[in-house]
Amino acid sequence: MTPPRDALSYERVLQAALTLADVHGLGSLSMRRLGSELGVEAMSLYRHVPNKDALLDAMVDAIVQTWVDDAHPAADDWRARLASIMHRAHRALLERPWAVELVTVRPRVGDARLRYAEAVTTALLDGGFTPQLAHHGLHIVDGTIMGFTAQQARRPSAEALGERVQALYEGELADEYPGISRTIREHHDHDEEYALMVDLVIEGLGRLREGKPPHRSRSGAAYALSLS
Amino acid sequence: MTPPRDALSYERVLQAALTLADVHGLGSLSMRRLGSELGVEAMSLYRHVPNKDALLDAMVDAIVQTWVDDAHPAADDWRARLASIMHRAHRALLERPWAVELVTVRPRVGDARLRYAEAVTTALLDGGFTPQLAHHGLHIVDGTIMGFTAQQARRPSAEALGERVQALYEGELADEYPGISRTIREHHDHDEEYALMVDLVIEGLGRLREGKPPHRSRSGAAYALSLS
DNA sequence: ACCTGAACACCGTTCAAGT
DNA sequence: ACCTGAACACCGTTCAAGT
Repeated sequence: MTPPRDALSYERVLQAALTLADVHGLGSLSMRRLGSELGVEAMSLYRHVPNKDALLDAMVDAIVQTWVDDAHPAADDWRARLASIMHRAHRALLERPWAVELVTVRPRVGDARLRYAEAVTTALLDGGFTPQLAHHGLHIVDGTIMGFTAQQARRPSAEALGERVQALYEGELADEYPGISRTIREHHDHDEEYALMVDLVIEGLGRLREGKPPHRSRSGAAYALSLS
Repeated sequence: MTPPRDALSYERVLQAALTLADVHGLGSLSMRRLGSELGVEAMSLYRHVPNKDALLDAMVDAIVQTWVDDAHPAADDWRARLASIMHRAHRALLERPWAVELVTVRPRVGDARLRYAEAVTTALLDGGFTPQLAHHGLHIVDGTIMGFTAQQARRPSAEALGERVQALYEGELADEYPGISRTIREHHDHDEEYALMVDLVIEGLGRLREGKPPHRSRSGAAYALSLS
């Protein structure tokens, strides 16, 4: 069980942290546990990592790395490039559901994350977006990836959702929540639904690019004024 | 400093937890600290709350409550209703940045969250969406709110972002990250940008409703196949 | 010079002992 | 019957004492 203790290194610490999170969840990633997983006392880790926070940041960057690496034909049009990145990110995050929390919440931006932002931004600029719109576009793409994936990753075993949701599935509470009751049993394909969202966003970006801003309903302006 | 210890109740514990998080951040919300804030030993809290997890869930629901309460004219068309909910949620979350983490990550669905989901779903059903599309629509709206707001709430003080981003702002690293360097200084209005995203999503939903699915570029299908 | 045990200041939660 | 101090099994991190 206890692996050889030779050649402890930054890389080995990071890898051990990733697999520990993969196997036992982010909750059981403690410096002490991580140390014992490597056959070492906890404090030895501080030789290779400044502290736990830095380790978590490194884990985030290791995951984001896969969103952008290799095989990005810059010749493709911006739609295909964005779709590729968005689907890669989605897949990578769903494979490591514990990572969603980290990526969503941690503010520190590592190299891989910069490269990801750069890939999205240049795809938009190459596609003829103004710098202004490319900037918005990056945030729109980023928010979409995180928000949608977080939602799908969050959706856990049925029992963790609580009895209320359970009851809804059984068809109870139809009086209190008629809308949800009608829709909750709809077919559920995560990949299909995400693809829908990706295409919706890309089409929206395309319209913005052509100078057709989305119809400003009484949404933004009206509510910004009436609530602030 | 120590408030009167009379009449400790579930409501008082919950309120104290919310203000503690507001004032000192989610990180300093511990049962012990919360107890001392109420002039009580930590274990006394367990009279009113089963455990810390349940308390966090209750905090989430207390926040989501404001997204949907009062003043939702069901007479309005679905676009206005969705825009209203999305902007309320955005505002509520930006006022309590620490809440984003909780709402994004916690899977347990409380009553307020059910009412929010119900409001979104019925707005879509009333607007003529099929149950199938209404279901997708709820997820699209939910993902948009969380993803976009998380991104804006995450963006912290400049120094927390690390020197790399700092350098980018200064115009350095233009060779390595030309795209970001060109766009990073763009004007930044969180409300305006969110309103753009909200309108983009609502317009996209409108097109879905009219049976015009977004143009399936080689995005979803192609990458789903080539990567799995 | 390098490493690490013990220690510090915390956690959430249990439970037996007290009133 | 109710309440709570001490205790348990953990944390991340420091640092002085050891080799």
